[in-house]
Amino acid sequence: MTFKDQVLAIVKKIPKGKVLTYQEVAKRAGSPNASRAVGSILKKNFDPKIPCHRVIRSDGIAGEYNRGRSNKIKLLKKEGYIK
DNA sequence: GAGCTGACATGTT
DNA sequence: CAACATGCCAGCT
Repeated sequence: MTFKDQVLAIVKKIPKGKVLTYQEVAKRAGSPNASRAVGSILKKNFDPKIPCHRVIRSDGIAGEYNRGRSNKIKLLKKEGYIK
């Protein structure tokens, strides 16, 4: 099980109505400061089980889901996860 | 095996 | 307060 798999597993396990920051995911994966690695991994492992839009930055802003933020981010905003 | 790239974070200017 | 520059870690070529 590599860091990559850990990250993927963690993101996949994000329950509904919950979001994690890149730092949180990286932290759980075993590297608290591997925020960049987390994004890079999600990018290459684009699984439908991986809700990238549920993984946000420390700022509370969603990252770039699929090289361009999806409208789903807008839903997250409505949910109250993003400012 | 080494180097480059990247969907970020934090600090400083 | 906003923008720029540097550093971090892992993956890919």
